[in-house]
Amino acid sequence: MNNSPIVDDLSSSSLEGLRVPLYERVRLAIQRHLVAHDWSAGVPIPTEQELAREYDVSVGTVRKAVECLVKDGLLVKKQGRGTFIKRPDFSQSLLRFFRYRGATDAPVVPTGIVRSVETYAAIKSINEALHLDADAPLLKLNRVRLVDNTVVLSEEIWLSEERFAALKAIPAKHFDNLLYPFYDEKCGQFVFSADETLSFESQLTNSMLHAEPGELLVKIVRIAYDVKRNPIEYRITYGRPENFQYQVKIR
Amino acid sequence: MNNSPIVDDLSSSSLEGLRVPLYERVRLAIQRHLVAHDWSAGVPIPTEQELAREYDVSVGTVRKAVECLVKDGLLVKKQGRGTFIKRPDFSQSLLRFFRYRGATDAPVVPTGIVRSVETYAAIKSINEALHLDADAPLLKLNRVRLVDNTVVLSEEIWLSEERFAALKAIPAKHFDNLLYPFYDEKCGQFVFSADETLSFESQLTNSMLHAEPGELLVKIVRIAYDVKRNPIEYRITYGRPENFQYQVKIR
DNA sequence: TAGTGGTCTAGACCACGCT
DNA sequence: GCGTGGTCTAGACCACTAA
Repeated sequence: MNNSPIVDDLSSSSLEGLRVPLYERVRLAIQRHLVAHDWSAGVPIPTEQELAREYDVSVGTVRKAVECLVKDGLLVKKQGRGTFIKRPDFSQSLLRFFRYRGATDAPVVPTGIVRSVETYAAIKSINEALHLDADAPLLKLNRVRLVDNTVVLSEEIWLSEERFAALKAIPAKHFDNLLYPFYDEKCGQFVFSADETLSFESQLTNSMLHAEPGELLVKIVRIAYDVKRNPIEYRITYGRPENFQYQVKIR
Repeated sequence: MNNSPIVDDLSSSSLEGLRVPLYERVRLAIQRHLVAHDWSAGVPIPTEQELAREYDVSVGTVRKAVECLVKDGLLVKKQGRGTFIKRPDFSQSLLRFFRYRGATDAPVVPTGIVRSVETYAAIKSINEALHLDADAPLLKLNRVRLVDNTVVLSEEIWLSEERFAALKAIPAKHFDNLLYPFYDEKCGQFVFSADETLSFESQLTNSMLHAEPGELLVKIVRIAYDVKRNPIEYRITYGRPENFQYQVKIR
């Protein structure tokens, strides 16, 4: 059972007095519990009846709110069991689109290894992309990704030094293969969606990939967002085009 | 006003007696009107009240059915005006992901020109991808796509000869820039979603792109589906990597 | 068997767009 | 003002899950 008390009323400083649908306010109240980790995974969140009593609204209104959160991927309902928080398995969502054909010719997801973690002064374009103050310091991760023990992707990852301060205390060797669950665990930063733009560059030296100027490299720029649509990660990935594969479902 | 009579009862040959939610049956009934073009664009479909009376269900059930169709992108609701069928503007959906940097460096969508339309005997891999009978004949379109009057993409498009028979009577010159609305108009085939896989190939001669073996080309394989998830188009696109750009929103 | 979410009803009132 | 969809309620019964 989840014992965390529900202490919300539905007022919210910025919503006070505005015409915001009830179910929307309920949705925000529930979402607040989710981002605060009030409820733990594996245990159902309070039932629709309980939430309805708690917030003093009808069950239908709670249902509408919960449906929104299910659509957003934050909750899952299981008939007869309850409603659960969803910690999406990242290996299937964001990384699903990224493939290399390995030795067996079957598409595989490259392993990720962080090589270094460094603090940087603000960089105009990146601070803007991350919606940070113009002088906010940054954290840069260098990361390589391997298939069959060969480096196929080289990544430069930029983060807010403030939000990801916890990473500075962690040796590069101790970073997990998957970064997003790691961000969530260590820094409470939860990647929820991302935009990617794929293109090509040839005027580049990349020691990780053993690439010389003139060689064509795949370049992927990703901006990753949290649930509230704030950008939290800016990532530039370079890859060798051989055996590269990128899959998308449209709509 | 839309005068098309509603003649459905909610029974459906394959659903008879099964446990199918009411709203789902209502959804199918409405969808049948949509695919039959019973209702015209620009005019609201019958109101939720009318549909509820017609199918003898409550308004809430109709709302649930309509919501599903809105989520699927087949209908749009406009508060105070009514609910309308949605002919999505393709220029924003499927093609949004495909860009080239033009002369001005701004991303542009390449213009499409069909060069030829030919009938082919069945080809095992393609017939399988399109879920066609092993001996069903095919239609092949050759199409190029231009930016600043230069060919940047070369496309091979495979269709069911039977479903797209109407295209055979149309000279290549008369094909529209956008193919999907054209399919819908001429053949009643409505592209609703697609899967794409992007990779690279270098052992290829392509006269349209003036490419020699050894040059690296971008290769995109797309399978496009209709509303019912039947594959209706198999497309292989080759492009020159210079200035190529591919954008994706994940989640 | 008890409790969950899933479906469905029959109302009410509100906000918006048109005329 | 009138009709549309938008929100909200307070019930009912069903289907599934777990103890």
